[in-house]
Amino acid sequence: MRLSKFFLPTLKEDPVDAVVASHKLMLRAGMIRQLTSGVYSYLPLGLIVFRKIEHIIREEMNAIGGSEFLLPALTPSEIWSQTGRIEDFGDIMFKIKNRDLVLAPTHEEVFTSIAKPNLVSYKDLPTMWYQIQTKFRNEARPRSGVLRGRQFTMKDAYSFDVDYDGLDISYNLQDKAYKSIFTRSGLRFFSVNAFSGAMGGSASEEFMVESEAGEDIVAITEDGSYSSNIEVAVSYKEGVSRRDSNLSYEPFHTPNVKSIDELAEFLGISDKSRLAKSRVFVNPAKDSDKRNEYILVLVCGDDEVNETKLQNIFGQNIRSGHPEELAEITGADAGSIGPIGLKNKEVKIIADLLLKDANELISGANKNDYHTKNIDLMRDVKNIEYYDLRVVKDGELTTDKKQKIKITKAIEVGHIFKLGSKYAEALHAYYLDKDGIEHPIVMGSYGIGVERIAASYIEQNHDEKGIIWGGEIAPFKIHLICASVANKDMVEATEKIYNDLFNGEKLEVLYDDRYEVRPGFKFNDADLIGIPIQIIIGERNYKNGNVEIKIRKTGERLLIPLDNLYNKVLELINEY
RNA sequence: CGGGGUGUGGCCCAGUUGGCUAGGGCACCUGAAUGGGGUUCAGGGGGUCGGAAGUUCGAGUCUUCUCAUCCCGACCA
Repeated sequence: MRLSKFFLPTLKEDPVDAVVASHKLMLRAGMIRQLTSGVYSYLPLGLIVFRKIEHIIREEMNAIGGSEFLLPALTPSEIWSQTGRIEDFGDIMFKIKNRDLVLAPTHEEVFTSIAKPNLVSYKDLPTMWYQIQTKFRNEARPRSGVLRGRQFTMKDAYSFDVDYDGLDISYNLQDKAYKSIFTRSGLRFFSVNAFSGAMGGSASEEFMVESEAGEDIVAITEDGSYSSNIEVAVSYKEGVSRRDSNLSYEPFHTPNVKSIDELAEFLGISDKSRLAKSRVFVNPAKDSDKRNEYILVLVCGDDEVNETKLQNIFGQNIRSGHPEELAEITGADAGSIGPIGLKNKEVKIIADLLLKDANELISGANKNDYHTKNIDLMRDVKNIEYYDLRVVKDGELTTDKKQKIKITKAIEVGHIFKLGSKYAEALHAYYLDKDGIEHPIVMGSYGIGVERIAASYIEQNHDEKGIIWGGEIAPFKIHLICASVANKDMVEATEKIYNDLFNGEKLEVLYDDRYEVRPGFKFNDADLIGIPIQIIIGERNYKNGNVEIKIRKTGERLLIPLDNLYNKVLELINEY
């Protein structure tokens, strides 16, 4: 490709609106332009990269027996009502004003509606369907360029099986394909256990790329033996011991003590594990004639309540109580709440496993500016239940005590999960088994963010000069530069190399044939857009029969005799 | 949705207590020189200062409203 004919608007300065490296570089390298918040135009260079990623995905999906579809983004509201997801999604869904249609944020409903009249016998199953298609989500806050947009490209796949054993097989095929896709895309990635409660599925795995630009928090170990989304992560930690005493609990005055830290300071102690932190949650009543369920959650003073774990226990609608509710339920404001002396006697009390049967605890007295000491959960709190409720912290050990856990940020590039029969039942997609008995189809759903792969790659592969492409997703393999345009012989020599040696497009050559652009400008553009191999033709070396090759990744410069150029380039292309 | 920031040629920005024809750098056009790490000189084009209303003799600057956009948080099947 001749640069003189290729639209590549590079920017010298960082656009002020971009914060993360991949966003800045995609803008500066002329890959994308923002149209409006969360919506991007894909320019030629960006499109080449996205297409290459799609090509890899397509190959890997086809390799596991996937059939490619292309479904519409415009969908009737009705099918979303049937599964109840028009309410579940709420504002996330873009709704068409002058027609009863919505822009699809995902495609379980549409795929299931195709499955319903067509997958009617056990003989039609299993099958795997996928598409690579534009998704629309009205994100409340788009951010970080294409990492979280309102319009983006997603590969979404769906498996249809007769039962859960079949689903396991389909799921494992996708898992394997995902690993190939991310490896071929050049990502350093890992997969984590993820939250799947709301979908009613039995398993869920997210594919993550460690990055400061990420929005997810994960717990991982150095050796990769454990990795989990913080939402569901568990660790080993010694529980709070039971002391051999039987002191009665009693309230005491703690003026202006609102937080655990203040309480520790007030008491002059550093170990906060016996200062039981209390938080009140509300599980809203499903029917208006029933009452809300109130839950008091106790964790150690130096721990935080993991709200996702709470959701797994009580359902997705659980929320923390409002200040007015707290006063009404407990009799005190946040900071003075505890398990003893609650105003509302029907509050369900649960505690983290670390507090199981612990005594000599201090917690709020449900009276402002008072706390209660010597609380014995076994003796004083009837019907208490224990669950794993805490957020795992950096530096803790895995449950087998063998590895240290690191808490880090990551970008989610893919998510696979076992759906089960939720959609099949809602849309009545049933098949008949050998005995003529009807069963709902068992489904799995598998997503990959195409642009997120590109952005994640750039997050992991860039330097102060620009992007460092490599492997299969590099937009071009070779960047050919004539550094001495004033010398006609050099221009001719470069043309000859482009046309004859590399046969034009065959080897994916980007040829900077711009006549009026000075060499320094070309070199900087080359480093910015980051094609792996730069070939520089200039008087200095050419008169000795040599051309220069610069490896973008290492910065290494090689002088290669012209007659050996082709072979050397082939060799380097395989390496970088 | 809550909090904070920013809107001035294509891009990055300056613009004093309200005051004359709104500036600079980059980019762009013309000419000349230059030609291996974002050249130099000369000339030139391009701006309803996000929008609306208001205060004032006078508004880029002050007030109110509004729109857009970015960041933090909440949210994210």
